[in-house]
Amino acid sequence: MIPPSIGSPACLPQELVSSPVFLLGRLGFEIKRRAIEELEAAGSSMYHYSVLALLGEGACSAQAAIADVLKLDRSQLVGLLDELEQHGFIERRRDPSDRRRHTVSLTAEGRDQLGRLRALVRRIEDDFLAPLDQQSREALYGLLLQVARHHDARFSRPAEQAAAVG
Amino acid sequence: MIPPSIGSPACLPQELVSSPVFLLGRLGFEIKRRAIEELEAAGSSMYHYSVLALLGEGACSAQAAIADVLKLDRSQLVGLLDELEQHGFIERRRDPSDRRRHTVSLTAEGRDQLGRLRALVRRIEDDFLAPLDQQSREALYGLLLQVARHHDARFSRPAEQAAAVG
DNA sequence: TATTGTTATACTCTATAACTATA
DNA sequence: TATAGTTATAGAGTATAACAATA
Repeated sequence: MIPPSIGSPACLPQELVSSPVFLLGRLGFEIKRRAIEELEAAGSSMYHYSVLALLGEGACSAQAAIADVLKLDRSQLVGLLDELEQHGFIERRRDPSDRRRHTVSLTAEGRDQLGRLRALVRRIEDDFLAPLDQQSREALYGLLLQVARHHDARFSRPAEQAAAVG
Repeated sequence: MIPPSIGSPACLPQELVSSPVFLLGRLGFEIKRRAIEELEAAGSSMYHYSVLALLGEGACSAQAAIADVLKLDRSQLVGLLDELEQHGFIERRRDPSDRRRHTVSLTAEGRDQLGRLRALVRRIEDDFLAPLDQQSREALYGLLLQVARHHDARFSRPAEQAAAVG
């Protein structure tokens, strides 16, 4: 009783499937969704991971700087740092030279947590890129990085321009 | 007076930059943001474009089917179709064989609008992928499609498996 | 007056749940 | 009773604005 033109179509419109933009948007959304889901199940979040990763490289410490690099709102960062501090992963201390500022630093436990989250994210990544072999993954990464650098200078590595990928 | 360890760091943590997942998430978000922004400035939206593109290929007509393919909520689709109908881009008619259903179809004006939006999206795409030459774009597209197909069967083309990319 | 971190508020999406009319 | 479309409601997430302490 179902006419062929009605009913659930088999696939997405070819016009959208053939668009790199549409594909990129969908995949970006999906990988983000997965990461959020799995990190939340582990009692953490992508935001936590980003902040810990940043502090792990010792790049910056003032809250405003952290917010700028990660493109977060300062007021949003406050809540994140509260949570990380409650778990004992970071410390906030007043900067003696400018008492308005808070110096944020990673604790030993924070470093451990960073290691756990890093492993988890690597696994998520590995699952997501499952259909690609190592060579294809590197090719994909290289192409994405070219595009990212073109739009956002912060993706450029200042010194080690020719370092290995993974 | 600014100590070197404070202040705004030059770039993102290497750990995040070297992660395909992070990169994919960022780029997907950014391209989506641009598309939303530019289509909105043109009085339309990515949702409108998706619906028109789907109808343009004549694949389906019942609202529930449209919602399923585009992964939209049925209640969300109602508002979108309202807008498209107000602009005269689509028509809703009751299906005589099942008066609960609405048969949605593209008008001549809708087809014109689809053409305009298609051109706009192509331009956005072209700008976004500017740093890549044609060969790199095709390589990127191929890799993204492999991943997309692995996670969502609707990205598979039923017949023309070996068709051209762009 | 300007800036840092903070708190409070408003707004936009989206997801869920109820409602109607048909089957 | 179940389903298609619709409407109404609630929640999460995010952006904006006000605030207190310090420069």
